[in-house]
Amino acid sequence: MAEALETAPEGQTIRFGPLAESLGFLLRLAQLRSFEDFFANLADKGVRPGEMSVMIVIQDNPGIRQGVVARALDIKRAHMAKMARALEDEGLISRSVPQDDKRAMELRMTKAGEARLATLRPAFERHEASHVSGLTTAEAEQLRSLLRKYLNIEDGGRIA
Amino acid sequence: MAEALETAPEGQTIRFGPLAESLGFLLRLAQLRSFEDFFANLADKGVRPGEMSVMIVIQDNPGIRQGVVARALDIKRAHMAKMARALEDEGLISRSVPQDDKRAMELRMTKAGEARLATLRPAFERHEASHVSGLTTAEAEQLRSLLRKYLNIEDGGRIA
DNA sequence: AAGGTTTTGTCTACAAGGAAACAGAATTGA
DNA sequence: TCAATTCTGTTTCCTTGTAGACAAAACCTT
Repeated sequence: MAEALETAPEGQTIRFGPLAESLGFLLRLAQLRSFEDFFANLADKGVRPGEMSVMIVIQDNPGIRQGVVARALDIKRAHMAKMARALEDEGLISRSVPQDDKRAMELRMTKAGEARLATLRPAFERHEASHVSGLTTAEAEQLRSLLRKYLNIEDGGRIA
Repeated sequence: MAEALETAPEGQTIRFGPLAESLGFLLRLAQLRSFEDFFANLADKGVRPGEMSVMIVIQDNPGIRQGVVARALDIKRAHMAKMARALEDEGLISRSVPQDDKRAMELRMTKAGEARLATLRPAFERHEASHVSGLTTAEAEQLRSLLRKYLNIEDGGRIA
């Protein structure tokens, strides 16, 4: 099997030109690289990044409404509806209609969901540690901090 | 019309929990935010981020092969084939088979393509400037630099 | 009250991107 | 030389996410 990790064979270099200065472009590439690592570490667990993040948010905000999760994670409501139903069908979350607003859907983790999340946690931690291996610890934290500032997320982990 | 920019109404905060420390999560959110700004600034121009980046790479690497572009930009070959043909149909790029490898496809910008890119450039610059407005100039450059390091892209704009 | 507006979740298309298989060309190895 | 393997682009099918319209509920605003 040949070495397949080279973006270009031999010493060939590619000029990115203005792209190398484009934050959007760098973000897209970085996000793809990160997700690649995510799948490498926990694809066999049958979970995808979106589901993982939704479950985490529900766990940390019991009874949160479906649309609020969607807005927080930048998931379209239509897509959120499918995901929520799927997670419910898997028995990982429960959905209930609050009395004070019969349109809404309140989400909570089930026992099975909590257990599932606990199972995934180690692989998730491993992933988080592994894909920043090219950066020093300080650089990684600085990168996260700058992204939080860019996104207007307070360092405490809330949104303003 | 009501103010619709709030992620959560009133002072309600959302706990992101471990997500706020997850680089992959932050990258996804940042990428979405960035693309949103891209579309806000140049959607009416009828161009999408992927096409833009492909055209820029072709312009800066005339005669580059299709698959090399795909690998550099992390676009799947199947998708690249569609994009390349679409750009060719629009008359923005030309595709030619080199004599030394009849499988390959060499890509070059056409005059029309160059002109198109020149037209887009101002809006693109505006976008690049606008969506980092929450950061200082130094912070923005630091963020780009850290992302380049994460991606293993040399600051000169080439890939190692 | 009561009519109009907004919000919430959902449904039905649809578009974008990915996986897998393919054909032809190039390369390798006996 | 010639068969087996690898590479390149393409096609087809499928999954994922998006846009837009919808119904019901809540909220205004007279």
